[in-house]
Amino acid sequence: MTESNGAASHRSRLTIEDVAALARVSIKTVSRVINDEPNVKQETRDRVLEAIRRLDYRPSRVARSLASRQVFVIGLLYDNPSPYYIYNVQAGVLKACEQRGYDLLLHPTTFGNARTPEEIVTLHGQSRFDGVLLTPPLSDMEALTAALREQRVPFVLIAPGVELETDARVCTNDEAVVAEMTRHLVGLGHRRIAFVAGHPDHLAVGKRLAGFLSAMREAGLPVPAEYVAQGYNSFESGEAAARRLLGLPNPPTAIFAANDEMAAGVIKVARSLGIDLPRELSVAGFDDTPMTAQVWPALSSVRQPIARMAEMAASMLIEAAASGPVPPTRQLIPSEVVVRESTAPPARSSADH
Amino acid sequence: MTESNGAASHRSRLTIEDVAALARVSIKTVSRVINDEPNVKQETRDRVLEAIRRLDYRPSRVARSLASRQVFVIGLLYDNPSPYYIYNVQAGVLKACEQRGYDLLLHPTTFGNARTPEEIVTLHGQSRFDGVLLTPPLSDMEALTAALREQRVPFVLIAPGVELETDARVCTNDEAVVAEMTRHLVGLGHRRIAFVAGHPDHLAVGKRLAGFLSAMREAGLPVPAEYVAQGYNSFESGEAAARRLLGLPNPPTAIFAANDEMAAGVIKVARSLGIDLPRELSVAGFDDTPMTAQVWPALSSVRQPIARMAEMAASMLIEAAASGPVPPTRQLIPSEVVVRESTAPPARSSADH
DNA sequence: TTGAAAGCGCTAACAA
DNA sequence: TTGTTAGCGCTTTCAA
Repeated sequence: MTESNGAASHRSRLTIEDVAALARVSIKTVSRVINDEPNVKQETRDRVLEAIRRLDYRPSRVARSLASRQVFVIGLLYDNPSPYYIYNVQAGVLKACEQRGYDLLLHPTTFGNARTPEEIVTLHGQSRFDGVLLTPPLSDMEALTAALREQRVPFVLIAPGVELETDARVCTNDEAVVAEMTRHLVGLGHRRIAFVAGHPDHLAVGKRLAGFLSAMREAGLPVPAEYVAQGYNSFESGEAAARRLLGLPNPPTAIFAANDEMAAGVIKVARSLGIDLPRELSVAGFDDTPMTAQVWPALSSVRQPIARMAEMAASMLIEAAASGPVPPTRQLIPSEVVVRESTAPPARSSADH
Repeated sequence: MTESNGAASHRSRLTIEDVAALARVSIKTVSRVINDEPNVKQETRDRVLEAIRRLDYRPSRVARSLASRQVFVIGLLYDNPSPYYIYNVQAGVLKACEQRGYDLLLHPTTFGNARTPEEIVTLHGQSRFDGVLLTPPLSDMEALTAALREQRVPFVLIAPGVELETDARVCTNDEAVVAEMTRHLVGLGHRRIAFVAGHPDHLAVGKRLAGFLSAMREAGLPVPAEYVAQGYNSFESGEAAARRLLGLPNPPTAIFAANDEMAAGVIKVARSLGIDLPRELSVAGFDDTPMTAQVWPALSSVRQPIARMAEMAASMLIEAAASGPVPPTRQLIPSEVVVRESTAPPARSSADH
């Protein structure tokens, strides 16, 4: 003969009231315990905890969200780059979420899609997430960031190509580290160094070209126009670029590609042309994907702290989203050059040109 | 001078009441329109729709969930396999979710982790998802499936190694398609064919070995014990297996690896040993990852409909989760052999042994 | 075809 | 330190 309605015996959900009854306190006290609020006598707290344990009670997230006007979910917006990149971003975000009991909502989309801003604003309007993380190249989609600012949707940008002082963002030292890799090649004795640029929509990748050019200028080395090949981030575009570069009358002795996929394409083409790697051609990539170990010679690359950047961004968002817009701070997490076997001194005959 | 309280002007959330007021109907009628329920006069419906549009109203998912006892989220449990695999599973699940307004909750975990069942049951108890999808090898983690069955958490298994008639599941024809690839190799003239097995925790990958052995038996070809190398799904384990197999006094003329990563490792080692591919050695993989196009010679493989399987599983879960446990049906989505350049007739000298 | 009332299971604001 | 009362914004039930 319990005092609650008959439905209780029907396995209807266990609620905070059941816990309160068993612990002989009010539901507010149970709420205090659940949320680790102060001002609960230790003895009372223990009694409540014991009741929770005995009943195997799990507070409803949905009810909590409705009452608190927080959904404890952050959105992740991405445009289909490599599975490896997404995987690492997700891992970082999940790490930040896990610690705080947040969930992650995925939203793949397309860079150019004009409806994306509306979609995201709608998801937020429906209370499907508290704030959103934008990964490249979406972190540079102005129509989107403008809509988010206007509709007051909290957001943090990951590795934007263009930084605004008004936005919260997590960056890396792209330009500087590309310059460092370039100096590494120059230091090995290379003089004719070509670059395979990334997808033009991807502003952050554009910065990589800038870093390369400035380092070459500093080294006093010319970069003829035909030494900069436009790639599109894919393996195949790397192959195409390599065919062009290696077919030049005066081919480069080193090729630096703006990502590992394209660098792997370069390696494949070079080998198919019978070029002896790394003696006759050095190749460098960017991203430090597992691929670096799977090609021969093992690819020198730049290690980007993708997961850590994503974790940082998610933490910023979670901290802020509860209390309003995200403060427009800039966090920097540096990348580093990783030298492997694919970069070596040039063979005599081509180097002393 | 509106009739609502002053908070409305303070940008407090727009609610169903605002819509009802503007459309001059009750909130129940608005609810009917939102949920596409019948029994609303067309004229009334239009009036409500217009009010929704004018106000730019977006119903709160959280409130809807609390009232309807459905959260419109499905969970995806996975154990860190390849980014490529996960990416495709997610893509399939998202496709199914999108159409029905569901969201996806990610939950990476570890196969052996004894706390996983408790974690999942807790997430469900907190109403963080309606049901969950298990990917290999977790679809074969008995402690987990047992807990889900007992706690009545709706679930669907993707590609389990062992199938129970009691569970809802989406499978592919692993054994049959492996047998087909094996017959392809036999048909090319290979007699000495070795197999690199997958990770032992991964029961579904174990079935691949069975398919290979049965096809070899049918072809009347022996498979000496040393022709079956244990791999662990990684590129490096493929390299190790290849070193063993190719170092045998009587090495195979074809190596079939249980996934593409390992097959790529085999190719790398073979080339480093100066073996002429595919003339002196045929190699086949499984999964048809992008890697197949990035190695030379391009890798023959088995295309698994990962995304479609995941989409199917998610659809089953969504259809059922509203009304109870998922009916224990079995769905089959077949895989197919994809022949590329890495499989070719064996060179004379080794074939006629 | 439409609506009124009663929750869903919590937290917030305030009182004791 | 603890409790009471009102919601949060919807759906459900039942009545009209």
